[in-house]
Amino acid sequence: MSNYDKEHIEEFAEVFKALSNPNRLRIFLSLTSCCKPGTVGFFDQGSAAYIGELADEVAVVKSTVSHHIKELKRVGLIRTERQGQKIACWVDPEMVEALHKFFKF
Amino acid sequence: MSNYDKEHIEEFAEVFKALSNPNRLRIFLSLTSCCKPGTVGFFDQGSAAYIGELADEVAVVKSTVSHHIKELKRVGLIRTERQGQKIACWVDPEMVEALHKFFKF
DNA sequence: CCAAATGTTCGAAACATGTCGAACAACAAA
DNA sequence: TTTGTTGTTCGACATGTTTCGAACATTTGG
Repeated sequence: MSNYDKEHIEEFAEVFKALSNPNRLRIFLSLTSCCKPGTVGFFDQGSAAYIGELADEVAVVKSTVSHHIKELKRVGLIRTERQGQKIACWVDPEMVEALHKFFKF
Repeated sequence: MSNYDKEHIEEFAEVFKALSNPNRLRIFLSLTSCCKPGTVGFFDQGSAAYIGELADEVAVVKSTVSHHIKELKRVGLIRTERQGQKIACWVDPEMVEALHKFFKF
């Protein structure tokens, strides 16, 4: 864990808070499993990359999922893009890498 | 991120919750910087490994630090041991390693 | 334009969290 | 035993979080 990280304690704390809710963590993990790092190939595998599908998967109403997605996006864990009626979601690999480094002793 | 991790979503969520409070994260990082991984050499460097010192460093009263330490310990991020009047605290390197792997794409 | 599908915003209720100070407990030294 | 140091527990208050359902907004297709 570098000194660089220590200058960004507040931001990391917010990222961890985003991952501290089980449903939000499930959503995040769903997105990691359907997205290849560095790509936007989230729709190749027919996985839960859209709000409605995530709602079914996590068993929470879509308004709640929308709220969670907004939070995951706010802290930089995921990115989104409108595709017609739907909103595609994918994990930001740079943030995952930053977290990977954060826990590197 | 492995399937093994997915079976422990609730536990990881609790660990992230423990790190989601800026003061608790500061305490955790203080401990990482004064402890060598896998050792109990926390007192070699005269760092903030005791409750009172952590309280000064983080600028929070000791009762609050005690509360935070209890929580960090509960989720497995740190370990503690009484040494006379004081309570020594150090990071559990296995948990850090688990988190490191968690964010390994 | 109208209807269907999808996602967002809002308000509310239940619940959890962070922090403090005071009182208490454990230990060491004299 | 008494005193000082260190840490814990408790009660309280303010604030924040999670979730839902209803109403609204956006886009596509007919």
